[in-house]
Amino acid sequence: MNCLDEARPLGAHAGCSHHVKGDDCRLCLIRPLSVCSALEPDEWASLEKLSTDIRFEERETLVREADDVVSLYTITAGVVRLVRTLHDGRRQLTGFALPGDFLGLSLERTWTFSIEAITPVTACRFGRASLMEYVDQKPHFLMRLHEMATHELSLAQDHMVLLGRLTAEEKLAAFLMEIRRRWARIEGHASDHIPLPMGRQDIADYLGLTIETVSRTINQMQRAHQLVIVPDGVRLLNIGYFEHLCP
Amino acid sequence: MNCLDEARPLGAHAGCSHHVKGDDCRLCLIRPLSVCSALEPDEWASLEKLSTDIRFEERETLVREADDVVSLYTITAGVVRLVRTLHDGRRQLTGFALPGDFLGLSLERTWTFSIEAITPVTACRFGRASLMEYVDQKPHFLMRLHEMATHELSLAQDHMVLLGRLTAEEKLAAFLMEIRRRWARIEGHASDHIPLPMGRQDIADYLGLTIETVSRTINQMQRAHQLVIVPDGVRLLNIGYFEHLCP
DNA sequence: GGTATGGTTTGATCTGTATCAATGCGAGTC
DNA sequence: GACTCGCATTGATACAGATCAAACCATACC
Repeated sequence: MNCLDEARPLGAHAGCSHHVKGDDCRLCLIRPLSVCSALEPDEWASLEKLSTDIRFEERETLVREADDVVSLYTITAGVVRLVRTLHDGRRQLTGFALPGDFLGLSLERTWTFSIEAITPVTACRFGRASLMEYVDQKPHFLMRLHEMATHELSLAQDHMVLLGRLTAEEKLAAFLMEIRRRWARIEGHASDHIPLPMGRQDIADYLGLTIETVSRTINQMQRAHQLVIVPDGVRLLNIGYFEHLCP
Repeated sequence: MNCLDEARPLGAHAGCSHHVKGDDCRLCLIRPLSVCSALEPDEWASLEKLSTDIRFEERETLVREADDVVSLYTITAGVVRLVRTLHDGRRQLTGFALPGDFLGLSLERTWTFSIEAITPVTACRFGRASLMEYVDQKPHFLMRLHEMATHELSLAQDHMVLLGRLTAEEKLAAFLMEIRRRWARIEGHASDHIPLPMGRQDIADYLGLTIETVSRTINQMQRAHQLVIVPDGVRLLNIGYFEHLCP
């Protein structure tokens, strides 16, 4: 294999196979999952001219909260976290972006969150100005962006319910089922093996918990034989248990 | 005054003056705050043909979660709550909509939350199909919808931080400052008098707290001379205190 | 092999908020 | 004026999850 092995999110998972080779959209395996799915084959070429491949190392910051939006990104391999930080250091992750996810939906002037690479990441980068021009010419592309934005909004509301009303155990179950569903979409099939490239602290900051509570809850689930902790994530033993906890 | 006095959100507040009189967009005082601000005067007439005024009583349900989207609404007077309910009855409010707010940004097939009138409400109602057609013809209108949706998304992220990382006292302070800011935009000037047409339970369900904690926290603030509880809301005595608590 | 290093787990204890249970209080209504 | 009815407030107590502290365990590096 001559693709960027290090940029794979995890183990045998997506990433390598989805890497956009040599900026050629025709070879892009995450295209059907991405914003580009709104376009016709003859339009890929025009969009391709606006984009370049870019790579970020683990822990690298793609953009900082309040930065001017210069570029927008589609993640093609790896995982990033979207972070809001309070003055006193408290953090809330508003999401994780996986291969196929588009960052910069808002078309606004400045970023409202930081984006940080959890694993090595490859992305397809668009200049803001040129993409804005493209949007002006292709109303159906704008419609696709709008659909994606309102879908995000609906997911954000789901997450508000999680943060405001679920218990620690329910939060963890909902989180694992969410990540499972998202990997399934990328891989084309669901698996009980859930890779978790993010650390416990990231999970805690996503779920509004502390790292200790996340660790304790996952280990409780293991002791109750609902899952097994494996080096790169978890393996679910009893999907019914997790489904039952997702209200 | 011959306008719908009962439909005013509260006391001397907006609502009456913003009522859309006889379906005439030219007389609509909330237009500059609403989705219509994206349009030119000669376009108001074309949009007006798609819309009718409609009125809802206090406690009436405008739409139910999972209902098909038949109509979209701009609130012209009164206040509604956006509600997600879990199977076991736990509730999370994802927001309040005030005069000028548009409901149905997503253009999706079904609603992802219920909408319930907290006060008597008047709204400008659009048929989904006809508005979709309108959107197809006016890309700049779609752009305005998209901007509004991504702004909502940013506010949703703010609320995630609140739900996940703030204390009860900080949540209440942030809530009061949010409502203050939104009334200020509607009224054209900020006031220390914050009308709160929603009950304590609604505030609790918006902030991820219980009604008792909301009550206790507000009364603590009163005992600390930071605000006074008045019949229809609160009056802030020390804005600095509240600003300081908003991280 | 030894030993830093960064993250994870585990234990003991504390506390902010929930829960349970009255009580209070204003607006309607008879 | 008395009596609901639907909130809101207040008090006593419980507990989920936070906090503080230590041990554990890979991995990387000398």
